[in-house]
Amino acid sequence: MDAPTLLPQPDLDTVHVETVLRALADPVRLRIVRRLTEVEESTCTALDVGVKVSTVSHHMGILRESGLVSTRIDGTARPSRLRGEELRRRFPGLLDSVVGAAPARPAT
Amino acid sequence: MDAPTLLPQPDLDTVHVETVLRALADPVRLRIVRRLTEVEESTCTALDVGVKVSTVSHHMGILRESGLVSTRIDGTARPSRLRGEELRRRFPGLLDSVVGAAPARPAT
DNA sequence: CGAATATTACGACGGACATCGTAATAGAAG
DNA sequence: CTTCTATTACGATGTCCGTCGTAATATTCG
Repeated sequence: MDAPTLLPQPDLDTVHVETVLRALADPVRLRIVRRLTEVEESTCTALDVGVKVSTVSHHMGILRESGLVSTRIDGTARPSRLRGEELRRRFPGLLDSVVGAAPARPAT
Repeated sequence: MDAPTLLPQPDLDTVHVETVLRALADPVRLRIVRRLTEVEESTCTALDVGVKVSTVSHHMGILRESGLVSTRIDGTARPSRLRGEELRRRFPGLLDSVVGAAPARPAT
């Protein structure tokens, strides 16, 4: 009964595009994803995304269930990282186009 | 004062990625977008996406405001088409990766 | 063991939104 | 002009979801 070292996460082949899009559509979650392209791994408390830690945990759960991040169990900490390789194989071009999208020019 | 031949639509440079993702995240809207990659142009009534016409119109309005489709005024009809070229310039790789995404394998 | 810390579960609250039916508007057709 | 058709505006409704505070759980440390 070796304890799992990873939190349960879906097989990317079973994940719908809509699910991934929905996960990426939230500003906070997109900021988390972008952050994870820079730091490679981070815990909820370490991320500074402007919302309470319980909210960050909530979003991280959604990102995990949507197949975007993988969360490792390390004592009381749960460092997460992007599932970059797998995502690029399942949805070629999606992640990079979203993360690398040019910022919007101020409207009106 | 020549009447505008196009319904008002945003400059794509002012559109945020989150907005586009949110627009694409809805199943009905994604079906509309996919349909518009096949027929090039269509009205709300012509589209058969499984919801009432008033709902289709609602979704089409969101797609327009999000910068995804362009709607032309043709009598009482309002045929819409994908802003493919502009979208590919604004968000390289996004549209094609979403539209061309492989379907999800039945989970569990 | 007891204290401190990281994370999540839970409950609540407010706002956003998908859906529909109906009415209003506008052009086309007779 | 009258009728028909296409589209949208509007109002209503139920659901989903982002946010937070607090409590519970688990692990590390002294």
